[in-house]
Order: sequence, then structure tokens, then C-alpha cells
Amino acid sequence: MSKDRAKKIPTPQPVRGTQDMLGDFADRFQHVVDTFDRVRRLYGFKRVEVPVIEPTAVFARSLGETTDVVSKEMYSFEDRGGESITLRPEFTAGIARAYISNGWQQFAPLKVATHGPLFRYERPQKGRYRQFHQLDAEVLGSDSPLADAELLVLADQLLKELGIAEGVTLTLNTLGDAESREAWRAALVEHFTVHRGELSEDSLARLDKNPLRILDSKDPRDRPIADSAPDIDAFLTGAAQDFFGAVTAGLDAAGVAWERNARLVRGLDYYRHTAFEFVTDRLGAQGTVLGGGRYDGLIEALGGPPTAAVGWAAGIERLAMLLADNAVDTRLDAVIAVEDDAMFDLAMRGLRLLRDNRVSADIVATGSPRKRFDKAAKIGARALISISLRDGAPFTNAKTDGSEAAARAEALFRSIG
RNA sequence: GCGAUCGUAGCUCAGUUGGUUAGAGCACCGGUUUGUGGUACCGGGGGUCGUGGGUUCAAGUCCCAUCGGUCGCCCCA
Repeated sequence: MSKDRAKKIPTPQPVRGTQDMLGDFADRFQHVVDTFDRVRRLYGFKRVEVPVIEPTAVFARSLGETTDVVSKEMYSFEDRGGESITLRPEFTAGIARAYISNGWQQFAPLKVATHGPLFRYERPQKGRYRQFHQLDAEVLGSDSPLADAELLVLADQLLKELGIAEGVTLTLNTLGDAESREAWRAALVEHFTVHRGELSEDSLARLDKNPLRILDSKDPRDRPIADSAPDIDAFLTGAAQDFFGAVTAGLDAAGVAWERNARLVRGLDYYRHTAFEFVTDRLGAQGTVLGGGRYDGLIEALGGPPTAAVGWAAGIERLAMLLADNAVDTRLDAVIAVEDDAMFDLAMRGLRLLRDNRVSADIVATGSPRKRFDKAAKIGARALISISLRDGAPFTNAKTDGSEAAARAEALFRSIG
């Protein structure tokens, strides 16, 4: 350690919006992933892996007209060959591309699930990072409302098994088929145009770029106009009505609670029919915990055959933040305090024996011998085993929390004599 | 891109209307006359107060700039 500041090497700063995780939060993160992996198997969803990097066109084309997102929110760069590459900002487009590239039509309807890091060039805030992580589930090649319902039942079960279903609400809407959607959109534009004098500046801009988005504006000036805007219901075709009815009937039959939110919309044109979000008020401004919908137009927009598909994604960080404090138990079964260095070999034999028998254990054998007991106690294992030399003979003492695991650890350790 | 707020020890934070050598807890290291206890007690090391300017007899404290963090807006695939 040099005290010469002139020679001090400056530590590179982490990239904005990235995070390092240690211990508890990393364990909670992994618990979410493990639970998802277990539940998705129950529903017969296959594991799928797609690249973190794709040609920019994969996302630019799927996102279509929303130039703001493409130009400002994507992590894009040129590789050495001059090709524009983008770090995936979502799973869906990459999976759709893979579906086409590999001819997975042959497996339709295909139920797949994945999870991993995603990247968006955004200003970080609570529950929102530049590198973040999602769970993802998709059903490709099915135009059945049963697929929508099954995905929602899967989501519902996931949240219940994570123990966070309390305080999280499934909100549901339909965007109808292409015909319904166009009619509704035209009616909304007309409604907002009539009231354009009362809209916020932001919503005036939305009126040109993305009129549906005015419906979920947070600006109080917009609320009366948004709330009095027509619902899509009057514009739904018979087929679109039937589709939505079948989805909700499926949810009811499976015992999934839901609420209609006629203001829930999607900005992108390829969305059809079902749109949904599981929301909570426990995460500040970023209240969506899991969201998705039907995107029957996407695969075609990527140059594939017309293919119906539906899916959702959920933020792992956000789910991990909602877990109860005691959701993940990382306590060790045993910790061994070596209070005399002459006992080190004995302690190591015991440690190995415990671990061989699936008993999690650690050892404290460094620093001042008389402090090792305290150090070990602070680790908070189920059993605290101390080993010292007393009257020239090894002496083992154990304090346990009364649990079976602790008793087993003590018995095993004492068995080495 | 915009706004608010915060940057003091490895970590979490005190630090009064500007006024001596900048403090605490945790962590780390050492000590506390062989002990079924000791998650304790005592001591020690560690800080050019984010960085750069400015105001002042005097700046952690006030002003400006800059770089970061946090929260919100825009956007949200």
C-alpha cells in the first residue's frame, strides 16, 4: 500500500446504470430465477437461449415507427466490420428472429422461456437500470386465446410461489384485432383533437406521435380528457370480443384474479388483442412487475410468415426487491471456531466431513485465537462449534439453535473424535 | 434530454448562524493473568471532507463550474 498519491491508479468507474450484487441481493435474484425455472417446467415451456447481441435491424424493424426508442434508448455500436450491432433491449424480437432463422415453425405452437441481461440506454432510477435482467415466456405460432390464458396463469403462479402476489394486481385490456384497433385509434384522435387546448404539452406531442399513450398520461391536466375518452369496447369486432371473452373465461376458470384497465395500451403497431401488466404500488414510479401481450404482427414485420404469438417479460430486480426479507435463507448449518492452531487439522477433517454430508459449513481459523469464537458467532450459523486444546486434549463445544440441521452438524463433527 | 436532492474513514452517517489538531457506529488489527464463554470491554491504524475555481482574517459549512449517486419527468419494446 503506497501512500504516494501521485502513483495512485484511479479506479475506472462502473458504467452508468450497471450494478454489482453481493450476498443477500444476489441470492434473492437467483431465487427469482430458480423459481421461474421450476414453474415454467410445470407448464411445459422449453428453455431457449438467444444471443445478447443482434444486428440492429432485428430491433429497429420490430420497433417500427417509434423512432424515439430506436434512436435514443438502444445500446448500439458498430463492430469492426462496420455492421451496426445492438445489445438486446428485449427478448421478444430476438426470439422471433431465431424462430424464423431456425425454422421453428415446425414446432408450432412453441412454448419457450428464457432469462438474462438486457440493455437500454436510459436514465437510471428506482427499479430501472441500463443493464437489467428479465424473465421471459413466449408462445409462438398460436392464435388461440388459451395461449394468452396459459401465460397469465403461469405468471400468476410464479408470483404466488415467490410470495409476492399480495399487493400485485393483474390489469388486463384488449387492443382488438387490426380493424378494431384502427377504428378505436381514429376515435381517440378525434376526441383528443377536440380537446387539444386542454392537453399538456407532452400530450400534444403524443397526439402526433403516439395518441394511445395519452390514455395513461400522469399529468393531472390530461386526466379528465383521458378518462372521458372512448373505450375500445364500442369498436371491437365480434371476433375480437370473442377472443377477449375467451381469455377472461380461461382466467376465471383457472382462478386467476384480474381487473379490466381500459386505459392500458401498447405503443407498437404489431400488438393485437390481449395486453396486460401485473402492477404494484410498492416500487415507486416503476410499478410494472410483469407485462406483455399478443404480438401477432411481429414475426411478419421481421420477414417471417404471418405468425400469431403472445408473451410476457418480468424484471428480475423488481421481483427480487418485492421478496419478503426472509424469502431466502442463506444461513450456514455450522461454523467451526478453531481456538487453538494445534486443532487446525482436526477442524479441517470435521469441516470436510460436514460438507461431504451436505451440511453447509465454514471455518474461522485466522487472526487472534481468542477472537475467533466471537468472529464465528457473528456469522450466525445454526450451530457454532468451537474446538480448543484443554489440558492437552482436544475439546469440542457446540452451541446450536435447536434445529435438526444444527444437531446433525454437531453429531457429525463429534463423530470424528 | 429536463428537474429535485445528496457526495465527510473501507461501509452507514453526525458535524450548529463559517471559527482551534474533523467525530461516532460497523468493519479491520492488537490487548483484556487457560475460559462451557467473549455477538463483551479497552486500545490502534485509517480522511488533502467527490474534483476544480471563487468569496473571506478564516470554508466540510457560502457562491460558481464539473463529475458521480439517488429519486422523479420524458420514454418505456
